[in-house]
Amino acid sequence: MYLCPMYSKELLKGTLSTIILKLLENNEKMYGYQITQEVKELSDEKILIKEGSLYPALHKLKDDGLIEVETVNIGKRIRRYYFLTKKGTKVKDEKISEIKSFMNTLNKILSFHIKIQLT
Amino acid sequence: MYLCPMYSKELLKGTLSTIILKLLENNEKMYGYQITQEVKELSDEKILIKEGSLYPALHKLKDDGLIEVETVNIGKRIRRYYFLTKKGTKVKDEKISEIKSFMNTLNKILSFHIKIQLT
DNA sequence: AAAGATACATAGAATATCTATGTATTACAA
DNA sequence: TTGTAATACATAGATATTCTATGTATCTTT
Repeated sequence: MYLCPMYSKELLKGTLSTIILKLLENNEKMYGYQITQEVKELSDEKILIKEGSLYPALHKLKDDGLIEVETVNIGKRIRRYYFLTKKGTKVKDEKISEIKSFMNTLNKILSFHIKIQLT
Repeated sequence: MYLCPMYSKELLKGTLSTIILKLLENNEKMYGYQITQEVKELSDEKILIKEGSLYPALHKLKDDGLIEVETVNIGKRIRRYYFLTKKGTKVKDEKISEIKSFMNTLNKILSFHIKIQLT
């Protein structure tokens, strides 16, 4: 599994945990593998989250009290469902606002033109 | 000087060098301090680039052949003007496209709602 | 005379993600 | 039935970028 065949690796930094929190808002509870597939589909295959990125991120969100976990046995295989805590819901909203504001600012800078037409 | 009083530190990652390249497109040649002030103004004080971030970034862009430098003496103080190389111009356009595409994808994910109304 | 702004620079810390690897089950096709 | 791909978890160590902190020095303004 590869990350971001289209996007530089650094771009996702600072946004991965927010993406995870957002998906949990929409889906109420999800397990790790499901999250990778959902992001893959929503991003049109442009964001491919690797296990080495996802699981540490999930564990950190858990440690920070933003999500809770529920372990379920599916046959002989385990599955860990994650869902938002109250704190997680709050932080999610804040992080989304922050990213959107940042994107607006960035878009403004990257679209800025000084093109003086001398006629 | 502080970075991003409003934005988490990780958000800027992967975008700083593109911001610098973009400013050089608009201004043709700029020196370091000038870049920090321009970004500050364009971002409405929301992105404050620190020297410890800026100068290493400039040196790396130089090493990668994306910008060239011209040293000028202003009184007894030196000033280093940077400007885009041909390669830098190309890479700048690619990076801007990449970021904008990423922002579109991210915006889609972060705005996605499943809200089924049962009437 | 002092403080703040201008202007460069670098060493080392912090942090998030990636690469690579590991284990194991289930489904499917040859 | 055998092998491959997909499912599903996990972690150790590498990588890369930015930050913190510090340093030097000039110029401007109070």
